[in-house]
Amino acid sequence: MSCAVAIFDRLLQIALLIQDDMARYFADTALTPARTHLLWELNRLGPSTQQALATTLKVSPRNVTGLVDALEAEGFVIRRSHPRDRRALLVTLTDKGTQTIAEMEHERAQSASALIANLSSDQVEQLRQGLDSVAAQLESLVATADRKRTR
Amino acid sequence: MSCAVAIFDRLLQIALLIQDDMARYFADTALTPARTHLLWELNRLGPSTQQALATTLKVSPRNVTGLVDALEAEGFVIRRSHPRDRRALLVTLTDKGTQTIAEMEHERAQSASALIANLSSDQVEQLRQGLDSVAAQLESLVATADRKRTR
DNA sequence: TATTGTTATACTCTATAACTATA
DNA sequence: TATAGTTATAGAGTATAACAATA
Repeated sequence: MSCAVAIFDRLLQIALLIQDDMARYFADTALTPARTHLLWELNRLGPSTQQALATTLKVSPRNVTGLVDALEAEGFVIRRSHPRDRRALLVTLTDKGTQTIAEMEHERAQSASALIANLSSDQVEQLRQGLDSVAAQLESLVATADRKRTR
Repeated sequence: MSCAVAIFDRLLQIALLIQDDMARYFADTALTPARTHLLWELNRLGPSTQQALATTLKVSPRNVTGLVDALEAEGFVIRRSHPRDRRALLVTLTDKGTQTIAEMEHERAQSASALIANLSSDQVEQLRQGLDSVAAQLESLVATADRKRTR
């Protein structure tokens, strides 16, 4: 097997392991991966319309309705009416939601430092540069495929 | 944001991009990600019982029944009776299944070489070592969490 | 008694299409 | 006419529990 494929497969393996690790962050909450993702992006964006969330998460508006329904029922977010557009709703984190995200950010930081615990700062820098390059190449690969598909 | 968290988030981003890239491999087939995964593992294992597939994919036996139903309906696999255990079935790739996997392996090799196209062979070696270390750390992180959860 | 696979049931995540209220 | 969100419907992926056939 080529070295390139070995790196590709290793990245796949790491992707699965990261998912397993992150599942631990919300294991004790009523959250699921998709709901956690929405909560996370909502924290990053600030109060948002469901349209904006659908665009950010790259899912349908209908899907966002369901996710927000569940998050609202569990008290992580509330829907407020938009001050200037009476069609729209602003989804906003509650205190519980904000606190939950803060705990997850803390756990992510711990996982992240464990990740590189065995590497020298020089190796960490090399790794960061390598990953930057890989991400850039992958982005252009996927963008090219998208263009072909749209034609 | 710490350097460790930057690497963690970069790995997450790469995981998503790899998923997008791989979706392209079976875009023209009747396959979905879960069915493709089963097909891929089946190719790696050779003819297997559904129990073995459930264990490998870390999924319930009931789930495997559904995936194999769909793959059999589309002609990618067939169920054969097990020669020595009349309870069991051996799921086996058809010619169509084997050929589909071969094409996907070809595309993976192309993606993989594009991945590292901008790196020197020295940088590739550094990246490989960094990823090996990260994967090992992640595995022990997840294993520790599993032990705690089981207690 | 244990194991293999299936039927029954249910929940999450996702999509498209039709509809209402508002812009 | 277009946009924000919902109702209606459907399909994929997942799980547990009960059951039949076989080991």
